[in-house]
Amino acid sequence: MIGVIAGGDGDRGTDVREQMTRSAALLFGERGFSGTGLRDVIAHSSTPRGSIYHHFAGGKAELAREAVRHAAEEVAGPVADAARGGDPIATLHAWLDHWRGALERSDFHAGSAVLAVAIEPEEQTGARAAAAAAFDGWAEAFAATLHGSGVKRKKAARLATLTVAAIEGAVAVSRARGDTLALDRVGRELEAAIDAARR
Amino acid sequence: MIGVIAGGDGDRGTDVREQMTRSAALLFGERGFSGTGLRDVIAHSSTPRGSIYHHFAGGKAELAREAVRHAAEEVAGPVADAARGGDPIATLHAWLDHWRGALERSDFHAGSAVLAVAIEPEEQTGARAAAAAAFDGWAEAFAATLHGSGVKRKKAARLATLTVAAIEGAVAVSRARGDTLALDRVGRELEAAIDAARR
DNA sequence: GTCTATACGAAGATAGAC
DNA sequence: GTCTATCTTCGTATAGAC
Repeated sequence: MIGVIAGGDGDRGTDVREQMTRSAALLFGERGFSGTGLRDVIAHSSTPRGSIYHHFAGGKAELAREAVRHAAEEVAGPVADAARGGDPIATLHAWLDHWRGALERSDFHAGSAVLAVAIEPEEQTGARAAAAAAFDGWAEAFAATLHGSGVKRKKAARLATLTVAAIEGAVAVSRARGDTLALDRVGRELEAAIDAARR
Repeated sequence: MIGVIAGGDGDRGTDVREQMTRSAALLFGERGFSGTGLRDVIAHSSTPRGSIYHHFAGGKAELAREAVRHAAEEVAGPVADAARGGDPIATLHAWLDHWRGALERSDFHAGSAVLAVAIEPEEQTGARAAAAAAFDGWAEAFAATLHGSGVKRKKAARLATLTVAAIEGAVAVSRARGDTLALDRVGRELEAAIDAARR
């Protein structure tokens, strides 16, 4: 459920902190920020119970910021890979496929940790800025790809913001419905909008 | 904060139940489902503490279903009014204005109760079907308006789903950023997509 | 770094008086 | 219909031993 067991060589920080962050991102996406307890994160990550405040001295808020950054990168990574080809439609599909896969693999339990944190008050999450940065980062990266393929700068910025908002919304709708209809429809219409912007 | 003090003549059910539902919808939107306690709802609605299980025998889950229905209608009402004119662009703007107003009036604390319930597990909310019905209801109503203005049926359905997903997503992004940039950009691009679909 | 124990408040829900 | 009191579980967070 967690995915890869770290293993990489470039990992900074302890494995424990990394595992806690991964689990928190997954669980916040599935159950929401307030709906996820620190006990849940510890149990899911199979990490030592006594050490969570050692690794996250800032408590749940620090964990939330880290989880949002992690979730943001989990989307941005595959999208950036696809964007290297320079084709915004292919990039869009990599993005959609990421979520379609996550939803189907999890029997429609998966969700966006960034969105989950964004809809709860800053006083509780302490991670509003991290959520805003995640949304902005996705949009700016996609806007650059759009611009590189011939879309004017301001149009590209608007279209990229539409894409971020629509995909985040479509994941929630798909989850509520228990099918990928919303994600599929949104993908098709975003594709049409991008095509229209390029001519 | 609550809005109107009921007062209407067509109200079914007690005023107390109605007030509790209103406050729950508002608070779920602001703080999320798990982030909102029954105590919060009672305090915000200034209703009798001892009677919440009298009015909502099904507990928090029943309150969630009712709050989602209420929140859905709160959007659908103004949108339906605007749709009577037959112009999908004007209808879109009524929808956007609803959220822009709610965000600005609340200093960017407002949020969608439907989305908030949709992203938490059915086992906790007991209101997944209500959330899906709300999303579908919005989309079908807007698709009908699009179709009435010359957009082909299937295209209208896709475009309406894009609109629902993008607006719900944009409200969350706007909230995280503390400005209406996302909502404004999304509105402008949806407008362009609708214009393109009509010719 | 990790442990157990625990503080302290709040969660949802129920019982029974009025 | 509404009250108060309470049950039980859980939340985050901390202290101090190891």
